[in-house]
Amino acid sequence: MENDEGPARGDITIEAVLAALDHPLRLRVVRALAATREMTCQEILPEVTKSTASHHWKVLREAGVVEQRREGRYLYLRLRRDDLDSRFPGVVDAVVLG
Amino acid sequence: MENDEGPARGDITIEAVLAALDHPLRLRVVRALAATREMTCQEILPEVTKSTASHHWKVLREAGVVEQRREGRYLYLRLRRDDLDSRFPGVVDAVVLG
DNA sequence: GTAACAGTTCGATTCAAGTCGTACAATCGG
DNA sequence: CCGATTGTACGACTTGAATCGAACTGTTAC
Repeated sequence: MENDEGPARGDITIEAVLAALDHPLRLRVVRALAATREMTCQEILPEVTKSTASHHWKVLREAGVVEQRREGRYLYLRLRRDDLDSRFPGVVDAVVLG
Repeated sequence: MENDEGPARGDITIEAVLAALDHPLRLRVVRALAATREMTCQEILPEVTKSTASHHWKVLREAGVVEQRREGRYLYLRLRRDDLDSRFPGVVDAVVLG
């Protein structure tokens, strides 16, 4: 199936990344993922409903900020740090170090 | 009077910067200011009304992205590149080159 | 002084984004 | 197979940001 893994490295735009990061919950997701290698969805945003969380995964995925790996019924999220650092050096660090 | 020049370097937050940059017009302002030293307000956004433009200056100013210098009745805007580069290295470059 | 100009502020409107609930698809466990 | 669980898709509601017009302040020019 569609490894719907978002844009290729070269197609990541700064506009989409900025829009994706301009939200407190998504910012928390990125910071959490920067600290851990991988995380399942519900580990990160326990306070919102599934549909809301899913919406935020989608925004982050389509912006090229995260990628996902499916294992059974669980979904593991990972920060696309190499791609982001290669395309927009310093941006992830700025967000993580805050 | 009120040199209402926005936050001091150390008080600039990445959240406010991201929010300020997450808008097509403000992004254009930053890119234009990065290319030129200074610009008057209307040089940058001729297509919107004064009140709309003023709103965007305010967002950029309060986020610490730009500073302004008054000369008579004209307002000159300048990108706070040193402050931003010092606090969040790479972010301005990502936006400008992006 | 007065008229013109630059920018801010306020209120009202419009519109996109976030949120949730429900229904659905897919997977695992019995 | 059947029920429980994980995540998605869709529609509806709500909230906040963007936009504009009008009124106001301050400055320049005559």
